[in-house]
Amino acid sequence: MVSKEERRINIIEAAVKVFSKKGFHKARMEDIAKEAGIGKGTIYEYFDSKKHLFYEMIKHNVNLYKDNIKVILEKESNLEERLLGICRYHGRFISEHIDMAQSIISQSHLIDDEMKCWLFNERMNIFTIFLDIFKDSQKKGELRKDLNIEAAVLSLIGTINQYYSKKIFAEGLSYEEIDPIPVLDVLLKGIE
Amino acid sequence: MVSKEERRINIIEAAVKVFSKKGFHKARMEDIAKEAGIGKGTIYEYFDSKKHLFYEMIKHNVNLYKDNIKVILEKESNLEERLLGICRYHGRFISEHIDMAQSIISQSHLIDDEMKCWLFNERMNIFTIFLDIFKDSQKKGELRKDLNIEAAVLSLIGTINQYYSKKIFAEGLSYEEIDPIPVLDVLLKGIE
Amino acid sequence: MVSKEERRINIIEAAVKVFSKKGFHKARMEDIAKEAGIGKGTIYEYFDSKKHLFYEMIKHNVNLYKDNIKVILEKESNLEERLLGICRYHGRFISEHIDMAQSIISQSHLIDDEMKCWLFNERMNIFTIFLDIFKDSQKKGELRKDLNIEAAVLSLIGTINQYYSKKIFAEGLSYEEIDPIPVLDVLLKGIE
Amino acid sequence: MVSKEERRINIIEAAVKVFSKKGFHKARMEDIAKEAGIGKGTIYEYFDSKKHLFYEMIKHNVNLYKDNIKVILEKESNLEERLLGICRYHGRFISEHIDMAQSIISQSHLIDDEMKCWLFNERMNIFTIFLDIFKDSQKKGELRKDLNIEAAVLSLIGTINQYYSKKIFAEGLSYEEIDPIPVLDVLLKGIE
DNA sequence: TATGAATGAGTCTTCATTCAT
DNA sequence: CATGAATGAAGACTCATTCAT
Repeated sequence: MVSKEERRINIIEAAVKVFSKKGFHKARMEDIAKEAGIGKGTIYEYFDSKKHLFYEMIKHNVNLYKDNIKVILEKESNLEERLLGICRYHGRFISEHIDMAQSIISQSHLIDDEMKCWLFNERMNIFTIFLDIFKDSQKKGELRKDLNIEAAVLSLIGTINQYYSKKIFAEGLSYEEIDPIPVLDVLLKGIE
Repeated sequence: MVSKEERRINIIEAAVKVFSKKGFHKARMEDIAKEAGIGKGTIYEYFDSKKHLFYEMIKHNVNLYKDNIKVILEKESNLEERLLGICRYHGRFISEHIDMAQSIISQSHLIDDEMKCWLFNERMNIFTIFLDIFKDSQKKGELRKDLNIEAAVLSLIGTINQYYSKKIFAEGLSYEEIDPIPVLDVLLKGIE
Repeated sequence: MVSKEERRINIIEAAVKVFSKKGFHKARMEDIAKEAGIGKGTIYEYFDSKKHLFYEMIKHNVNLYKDNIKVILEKESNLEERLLGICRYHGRFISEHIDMAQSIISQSHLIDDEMKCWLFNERMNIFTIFLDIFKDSQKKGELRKDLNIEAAVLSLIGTINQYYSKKIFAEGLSYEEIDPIPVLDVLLKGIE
Repeated sequence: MVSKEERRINIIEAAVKVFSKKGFHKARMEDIAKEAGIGKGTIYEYFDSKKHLFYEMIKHNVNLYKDNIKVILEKESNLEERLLGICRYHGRFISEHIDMAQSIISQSHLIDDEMKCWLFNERMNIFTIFLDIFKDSQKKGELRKDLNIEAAVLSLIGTINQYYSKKIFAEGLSYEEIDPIPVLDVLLKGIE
């Protein structure tokens, strides 16, 4: 016996696996059902369509990401510690949800206007969380006064993405094996 | 009358437009044919399949990107000028070929092992071009001695991607309107 | 608490509403259950399948129709009064059970051979009731001696159907508002 | 080699056969394709959907019916001859297109509002053609002055429907074997 | 060489029916 | 008895690809 909500999560988790492995179009509803250990039709008791399942999966994971980032930021007050935590979690998130991450990071043709709007707002939301942290740090003198905060946040996200992607997908490392120090070093001190 | 090669380029350019607008799966061969102003069947005189057309299109654009980056690097010898040129061209490339760029940057489920291998090599190739530039600059003293060159290159690519994506897609700017200075500032001086 | 038989009738009445509104194929068992205020599975305690429910519903209504026609015919002995009663009741029946009426009047692809046979017999039965009335009236001199009784009965049924259908569906009248006199006039006197 | 238009008619004729034999819902697109001697997908080159094919089929046949009725009415100027012609053609039409006829005569849940409107207008159109004939005849003195023309037309249509339906479906006659005289007799002289 | 009509494999989705609670 | 969550068979529809002209 599983509750309605458990079954929902159960399906979303199967969807994450199958969409991540095959991509939206190659993923068959039957595959997702099999992965969840249920019948094809059951998915439709919980989600209106393949597209809606995809949306709900993204929402679920974006919320997961946000919640975890918040926890990390609350645990630490020191900037370097915070960046370290973000690096590690973001890296782990990329390695586990690369397609999800792509959906968050990039535009998609699957996504209708309502969803696009929601995603846009969420990205802005995450962006703003980082922005606020950087503003605080700037006030506290942890960051130089003439720093363009916006560019800094975007550099943070972009650098982590590239660095962890390369280590995970090109070099085959697992996210625990990746040393975040070079990322922090470049970010903090620049290249000059 | 057009030559074989002109027609090929003609089809690839149509494919760029349609794949960029609709994504691989939503793009129909008929759409591409119409965009190229030819009949559906004609595409198959030049490309074996939709997938092959997609591959050839990526190759075409990756080569274009590489050629242009090389020209920029040859034109300038000063690091900051080079970074400025890369910023501008990369930004323009993103704005014109966002889906292409995603295909180059990210993994894709459409892509078979041979293609994956080719793409991987190309990415490494581009990565190496940047790496060599940074090594030279480090020797010349334009970069600090203790800099992790690899992290620096990945930060460069990641930061440009994020910054230009945000400006273009979230703020609706055209790539000419985007000021590359904040990107360079963060990259060169870091955030501290 | 309701008895087995009350629940059965309750379901049939819900079925009438839903089948009438949506047609056999568009009507969902869940809709019927909801209309009856019970659970989906409960219907299967009373009827073997959707098709059987449909059959039982038709039987119920055909019997209703026959019973009411008999009552009308017993109440009146004068031909014109009887025709008037038939007009009114048949018109009301059409307006309330148009899809039912169509099922009785026309062939249907839903209907298997046993049901077809039963329906055929019922139609013949109703036809015979009218036929007997007309024969009696012919004997009593209420109808001309050279009248083809069969054609007369079919004309009666066909004329009422057309006339009431037009008034109800094309002109939007309710069956009480429809004047049966023109129908009787044409039937009795012909057009010449 | 067949022209676009020939293929269209070809498909509609196959659709008439299959829809008539199986009804809308039981008819599979594959059946219709097979009947037309073509592939499933080809139908979609000519019709947007199953529903649209159904609509186009109805339109085709309604137009056929109207054209033939007009030819019959133009050929004869005498009322009885005209009624005879209508009887025979309408009977033949019923025997060949019973489901079509039902679609014209009855309401249907398949039919959307635009189509309903079109069908309604066509029915009114056919009704008006008959009405005009009767008005002319009334002027010429072929019909009694106090006749309700509307009721007369509806009686004509209804009586033919019932009579030919019974002869064809209950008694298994072919439409050529059916004697139209009893229908005309009842219609012209009434039952009294 | 270029075409586009024809094809049919592949998949989402619906919903009657079952059965464990 | 009553329920409704789970099921999976069935069918409409899409579109890459072929091939006769």
